[in-house]
Amino acid sequence: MGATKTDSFTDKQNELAILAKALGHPARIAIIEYLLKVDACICGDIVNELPLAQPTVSQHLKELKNAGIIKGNFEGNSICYCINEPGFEQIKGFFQDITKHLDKKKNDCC
Amino acid sequence: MGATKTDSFTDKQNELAILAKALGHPARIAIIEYLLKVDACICGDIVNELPLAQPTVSQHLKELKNAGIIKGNFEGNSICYCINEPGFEQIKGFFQDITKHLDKKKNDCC
DNA sequence: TAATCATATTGTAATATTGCAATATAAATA
DNA sequence: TATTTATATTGCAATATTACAATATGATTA
Repeated sequence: MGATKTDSFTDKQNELAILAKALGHPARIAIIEYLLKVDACICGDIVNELPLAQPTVSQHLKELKNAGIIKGNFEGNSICYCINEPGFEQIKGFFQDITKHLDKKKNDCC
Repeated sequence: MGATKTDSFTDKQNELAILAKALGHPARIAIIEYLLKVDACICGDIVNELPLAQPTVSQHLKELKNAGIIKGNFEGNSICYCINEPGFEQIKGFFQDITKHLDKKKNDCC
């Protein structure tokens, strides 16, 4: 035991969990916020923006990329990172569902 | 080492990460989806809905509660669980920011 | 109050994550 | 082609998460 019982859940549930999990670390939130702040693709200076060593940042970027939340392409000497729109569609939909539900129903029964 | 360097990030970043992390497991996604599906507070039958043992479900419910995503109150012999609206405000705002940004700027530079 | 039902806690094994030094790789430039 | 610059990978130690059996707790009912 110890590993998540992925097989016991639906693909959609697992995919949503992977997306949420990828955002479940302050460094990865910081990366997303930075990408939003500079309002552009960022070529190279992400490591300098974070209070972590280069291999650690590289690992976090890899996780965000694997989850489909960001994308990165080689751009000359460095890599150009930005938010990967399609990757957000699902998780966005999940939160919209919840929001819609909460707006519709004032479920203050507990 | 091995622990998340919480001190190196802002409170907001840490809070968002805690919320996302709480959703970063398929069982916890399943719990939220179930609460939405039944469109009401649920008193007692969450354990039966999940393919996990009772202590494991209890642990997942505790994590969702600690993150402020659900709330639960004693209701007679069982506990009444439902989604905790305020807990969603922050994470909803985060996703709205991203959505707004992506709508505004077609950042297809990479 | 004893038995029952619902949920929480504890303890523990298996596995995953985090962080970084050291090192590797790969492109750009001298 | 040697050097520099940017990023990735490897290996490892510290820590966290996941899952569940066993047990505890706490309310309800017999």
